[in-house]
Amino acid sequence: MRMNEGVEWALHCCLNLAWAGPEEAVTAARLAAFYELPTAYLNKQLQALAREGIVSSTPGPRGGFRLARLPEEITVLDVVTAIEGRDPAFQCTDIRKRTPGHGRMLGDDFRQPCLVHQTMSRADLAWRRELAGQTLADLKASIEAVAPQAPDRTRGWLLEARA
Amino acid sequence: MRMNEGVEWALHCCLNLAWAGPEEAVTAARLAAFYELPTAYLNKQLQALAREGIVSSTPGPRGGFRLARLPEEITVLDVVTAIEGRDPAFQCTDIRKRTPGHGRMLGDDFRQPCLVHQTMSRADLAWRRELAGQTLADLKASIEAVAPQAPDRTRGWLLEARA
DNA sequence: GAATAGGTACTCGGATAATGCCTGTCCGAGTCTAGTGGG
DNA sequence: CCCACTAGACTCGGACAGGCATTATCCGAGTACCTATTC
Repeated sequence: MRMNEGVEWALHCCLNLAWAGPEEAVTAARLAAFYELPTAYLNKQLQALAREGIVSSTPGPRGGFRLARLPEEITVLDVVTAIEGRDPAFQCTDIRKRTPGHGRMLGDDFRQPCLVHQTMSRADLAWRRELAGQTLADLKASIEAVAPQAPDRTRGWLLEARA
Repeated sequence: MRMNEGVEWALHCCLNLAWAGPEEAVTAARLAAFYELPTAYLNKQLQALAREGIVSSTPGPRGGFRLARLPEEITVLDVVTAIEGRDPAFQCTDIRKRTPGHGRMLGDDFRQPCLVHQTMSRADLAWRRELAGQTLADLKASIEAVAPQAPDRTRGWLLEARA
């Protein structure tokens, strides 16, 4: 079980977009150059964020991406699910129903949900709750506490190519 | 991010082994037949459980697998990590260190751990804590509460081929 | 009749292919800008 | 001098290959059991 690498990229890029501010759009190429990432592939991840309404994209010259909402309104879970999709990691195939020969021997009526499935779902829920409890603004503030120059310098570097 | 299918198999098989009892070993073929699973591949998963000391294997005639410990001493997390491995889902590649040109512009000293990484780790920890909080005995008891015949009938079916 | 040696069948165990998803790349549609020509 | 048109360049967007992990499979090593032979 390995999470997509794009999740890490997306989180860092969202932070950078937050620092860049909503006035100017930042191109995928510029964001990619910041971390030496493959441009086209990062663009793909940004498109996923756009589909989920986390960032907004504008085409053409002086186009690019910017945050579609305030950092306070974007949770880390939002970003993760935008990249990873909504499906939970554990997918119950209900193998208890595939009992040949002995049929429903177990006396288990299948209206009840699978208890293994329930256990895994609880864990998944705890994971999501933790991620949903932290917004981009929280993360941003934590970083600014240890690196006060980060906002200005990042914004400066991202927009320095602009007129 | 999709979890290995083998996790579901392993959990159900561990439950079945718990019902079979530690006296008689159950072969991989018999366990696979119970749910119509591919025998050889299930065997692979059982080997992973054996390596982690969750089940013990005995070769030869009348051989097979049995639980190596009491169900109270086996957590759901043990089974999951045996199949999935110990690595957390999110692997931080520390892309903040790959900032060409602008160097360590951010003023972030890299002795501090990456805060994105920390957030994801907290979520992973919450997930693990939830899974570690439930033992095979708990799960077994929950199922027996809704399906009282399950223990006897499962044990009977698994061992009926024996002398 | 009992014990032992050999053979046989059965089981796990690790090494070996096939499949599907993630990673990475490319080119086309749309849009804004800037330059140019005419009124 | 001002406006409109046109050409160009830039950006996102989705469609198209490559690599690696997961899925699936096979055959060999080892073990217990059963049988036959001998004392």
